[in-house]
Amino acid sequence: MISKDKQLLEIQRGTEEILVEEEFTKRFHQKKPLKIKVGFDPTAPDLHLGHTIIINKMRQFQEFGHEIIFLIGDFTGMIGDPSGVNETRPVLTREQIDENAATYEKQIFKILDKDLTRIEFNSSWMQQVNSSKLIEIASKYTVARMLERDDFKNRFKTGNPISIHELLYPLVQAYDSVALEVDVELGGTDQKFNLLVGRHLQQLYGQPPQTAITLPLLEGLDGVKKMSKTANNYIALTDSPKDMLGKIMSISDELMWRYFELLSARSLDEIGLLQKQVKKGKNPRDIKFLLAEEIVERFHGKQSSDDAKASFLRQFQQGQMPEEIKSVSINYSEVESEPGIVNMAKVLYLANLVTSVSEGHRAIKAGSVRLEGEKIERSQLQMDANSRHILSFGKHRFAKVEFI
RNA sequence: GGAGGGGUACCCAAGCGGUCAACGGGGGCAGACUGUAAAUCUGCUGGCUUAGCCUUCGUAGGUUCGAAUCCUACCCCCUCCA
Repeated sequence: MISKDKQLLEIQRGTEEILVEEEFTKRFHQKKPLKIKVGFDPTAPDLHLGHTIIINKMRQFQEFGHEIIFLIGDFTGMIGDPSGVNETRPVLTREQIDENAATYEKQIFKILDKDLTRIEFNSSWMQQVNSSKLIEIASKYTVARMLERDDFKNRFKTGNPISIHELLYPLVQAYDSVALEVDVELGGTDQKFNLLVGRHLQQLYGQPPQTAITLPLLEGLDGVKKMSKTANNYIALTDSPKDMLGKIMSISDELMWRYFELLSARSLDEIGLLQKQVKKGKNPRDIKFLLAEEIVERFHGKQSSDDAKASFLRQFQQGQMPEEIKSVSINYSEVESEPGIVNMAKVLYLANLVTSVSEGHRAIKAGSVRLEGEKIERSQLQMDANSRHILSFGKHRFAKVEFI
């Protein structure tokens, strides 16, 4: 086991802020293992790379012998975290939450040690909180302070609605810290306010205030918005090796360095060297491959990573068709418009290459549909029943179509 | 409780009786150029049996040959006053 001081450096690495750092250092040097809480909203059952930043940090604590509490905010999920959102979130049903929470549990143990992880649901104590208790909790914070938050402030200013229950969210989350008597809470930078309310509330309930550690938020594939399922700019841990590699290869060069910094196991020195190589004229794409391969390998293993790269090169550098194309059987009678004539727009739709027949028509007009590699110009084509064809829309979507 | 403003397609936002499937911007998809990068340029962006038809402008009715546009009721949001 490495020394406490070395451990501390590891913990600090990659964090945005530690509030309050001095306090934390003292606490960290005590013998007693720390209780670390991390809350997850059960809204996005697909964990993505953005989540791994925080989960990796949890793992680190775990390795140093501390108690990790993976808190599933099933109760708060019914409120919807207003953080960083400019509109009210939809309220989840009990069934949705249960389903999502179960999926969460399955995924976190790709990174965390199952035996050392304590899982809690905040409904287990929040259900016991009656109205008078809730009002008591609510009395411990003022509206003015609540409205200091940027997201609330903006919504208030611009006239977007803020529901009363949203004001309760930070308080409930803070109360979780009270209920569990935690020493440290981890969260993204957008959680800073909530984490600080936790400190405040713990003090009022006679507990030592938790240390709040914030971690940077990972930008999504677009490089602008934070990675999230709702923005559809994420790389899920469950993505196939090929998708994962492809998604990483499609990020911008600028964003690549951010990903290196936050996701790669490489040292900062090493990353600096790579940057130098690019400045000297090395193709950034090749550096991006290093990143992509490292990440795919982490979640799928070396073999899958190599395969994914090989197939990527075949498809995009040599312009060959992908070797695995999904097959679709289509009833000939369903797409036959006149005897022997097939409506290709409908075929595209049935093959799941486009989301509506109309889109199929548009795609054909725009000239982005190919049949056996040849561009097609019109929707009505003469085609035989019981034949097989390779159809593509754009560079990414392929289907083997069989008429039956 | 009172007065006023507002709800338009994924988002923002025009339109205020026909020429509106609805200007413009963002986002998205596709094409060109590439390194499946960025930037840039181009096209598309409700549905369908696609040179035609059908359904959309908070909800439900009404006026009219004709409504996103006018009227009535209802729902929701915001601002100011109490």
